[in-house]
Amino acid sequence: MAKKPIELGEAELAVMRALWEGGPQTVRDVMNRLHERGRAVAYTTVLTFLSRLEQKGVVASNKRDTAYVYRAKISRQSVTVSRIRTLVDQLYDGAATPVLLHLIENERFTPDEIAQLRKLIDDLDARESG
Amino acid sequence: MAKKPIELGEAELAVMRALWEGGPQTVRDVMNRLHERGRAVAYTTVLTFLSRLEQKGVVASNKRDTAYVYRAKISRQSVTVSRIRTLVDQLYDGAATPVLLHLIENERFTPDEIAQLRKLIDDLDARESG
DNA sequence: CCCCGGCTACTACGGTTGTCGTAGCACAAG
DNA sequence: CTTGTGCTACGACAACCGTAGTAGCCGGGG
Repeated sequence: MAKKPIELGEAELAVMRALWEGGPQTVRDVMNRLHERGRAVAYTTVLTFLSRLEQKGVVASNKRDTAYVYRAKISRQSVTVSRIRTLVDQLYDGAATPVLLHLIENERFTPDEIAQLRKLIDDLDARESG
Repeated sequence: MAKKPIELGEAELAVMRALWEGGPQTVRDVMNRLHERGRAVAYTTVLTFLSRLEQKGVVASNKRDTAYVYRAKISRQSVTVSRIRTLVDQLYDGAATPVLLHLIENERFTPDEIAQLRKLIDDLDARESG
């Protein structure tokens, strides 16, 4: 049972982020959050997204008082992993290394992050050879 | 002049891969290549994709004999980098580290690849502190 | 000379994504 | 009771993506 890939568009992702970062919220809350992030969408647009996301099974809602409160049913991690997998599959037939190398070469990292990275590699190495 | 992100769908990407892997080709060549890869698309479908990709400026064509020969104008590397960038931006506001960590934790690497990776980190480190 | 096979051009169409508008319901304020 | 203020439901629409059919051109074989 390979979990089916979670396909979300950019705007849908922005809505998911609002839920991830702010916890369960109403439509209006999400909208405000999007506005704060510079995304000027109408109230009904947000409602549409939340409904569609619920259809897709990635958010859930329950009514509290007058309005529905929506919450994410999937984690940012799972979406990240899914997106990476898709990228790797579509561009390199599943070979992750080229993507990894590009990532390291083209993005900026702080010394701390580099240290963290090195440690992770050591762990990997140990696991591999241990 | 930040280069605009290259947005390609999955099937478009499959066509690009045919060009990357087989060099300049005719529509028929690309179609055969897709068929070999298990993608049963009609001739005209391939033609449509190549035309659209040319519209987008990512492939070019010139007529040789009776048929047009298409070639990729952008590299697989540039697409990779662009996709990574988009992913990182959309999910973590540009912070690459979480994505990197997920990639390392969830994909498989051979000892050779790990060694290569470690070397790259050392380079990074040297560049950073040097 | 006429048809056949391959090639391009044009059109089409359903699904998804991003974006709203409008209508209608329910509750609080006057 | 009437009105306004949210909130939800439903419909709409353009752009883009995946996919393909049809028409029409052109050169080679009979």
